[in-house]
Amino acid sequence: MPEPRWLTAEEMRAWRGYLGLVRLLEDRLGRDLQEQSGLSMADYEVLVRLSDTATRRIRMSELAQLAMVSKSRLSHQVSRMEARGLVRREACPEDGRGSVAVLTGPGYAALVAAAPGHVDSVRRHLLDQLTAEQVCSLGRLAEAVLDQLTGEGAAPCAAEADALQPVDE
Amino acid sequence: MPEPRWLTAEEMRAWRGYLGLVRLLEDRLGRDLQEQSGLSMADYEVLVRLSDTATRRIRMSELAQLAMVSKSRLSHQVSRMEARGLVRREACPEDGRGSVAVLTGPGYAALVAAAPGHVDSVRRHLLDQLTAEQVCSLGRLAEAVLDQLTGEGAAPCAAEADALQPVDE
DNA sequence: CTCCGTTGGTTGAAATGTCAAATAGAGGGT
DNA sequence: ACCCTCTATTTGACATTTCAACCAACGGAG
Repeated sequence: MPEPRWLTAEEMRAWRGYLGLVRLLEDRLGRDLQEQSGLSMADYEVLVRLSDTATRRIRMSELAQLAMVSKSRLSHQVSRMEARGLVRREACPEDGRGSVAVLTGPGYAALVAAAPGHVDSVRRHLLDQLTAEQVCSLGRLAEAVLDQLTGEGAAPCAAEADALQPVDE
Repeated sequence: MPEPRWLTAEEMRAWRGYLGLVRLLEDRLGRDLQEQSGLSMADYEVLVRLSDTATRRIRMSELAQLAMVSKSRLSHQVSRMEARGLVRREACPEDGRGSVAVLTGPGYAALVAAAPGHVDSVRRHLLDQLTAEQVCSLGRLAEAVLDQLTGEGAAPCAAEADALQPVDE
């Protein structure tokens, strides 16, 4: 094999930092959200996506793309949420194969209750730790990587960036 | 509840970007590594840590801290790797309770075989997509967040940054 | 209209990760 | 030595994710 270009000190620092950041942050945010609202990050994301639409319903496959998860994973996820009454499935009128996930009242209520705490958590652990320039830099940097990543053979997921935003109220 | 400070447009962009980046990148890197070498990211990390020491052995609890995973998770992980012959467990001489994970020959060989491809993958998908300044910025930004994150009630994991580096050969 | 190769979605089993015990040795009194 | 508590690690049950079928409906070609 051709001897690869190993990482420089700066690159190493960035890579290790990235890895650490991701693990700790994911853990912390998930934990905060869980104990404050009983929702997982995955639950939250589905609720946000649904609440963001006018009719509060999205086709399963579209939802999977938005959330960047496999169809299978989403299907299981929605089943669990359905069992808890947070969402409901309906048959798709236009396409006999399809089904749409619909946000229920309790689901919306759960999101409204969870949002402030979650935003606060994201702020405390991530955003407020950075300067305005760093926040800006993170945004641009992420977009650069995503552009290329979504271009080539997008894996189980698809295009589009991600979200996780509060209720639009 | 006190109306929280919602995210500004810039913050939102950074946060969404971060989320997307993490999902896609993790997926892509894991997939590359898996098909090139048959190792998961978790496998790779354990191998790297062990290979980084002079004696190629680390106490389980220390390894868990380095890798920032819970002891339970590490225990399961090591068991799986042990079954594949990548590592081996030994009783700890100094402490009757403890056990140490030891890198085996095949384990080392697997790492040596996987490293070039993995570094290349990290480069192609992440580092080479960024300017030198962005790489530098990512490193600093991650450290800023980690400093604070490891300070407060560190969750299942502990202190320290993470790695994932090639064999030191 | 029928055939057939996609597409949308689900399902079940296997792999992985989490959480709460359970086990066992260390260590400090008494 | 004996007891109590704390630490290191494993274990098993359970939740979540992945992977590979599977099923049914779409939609174009013949």
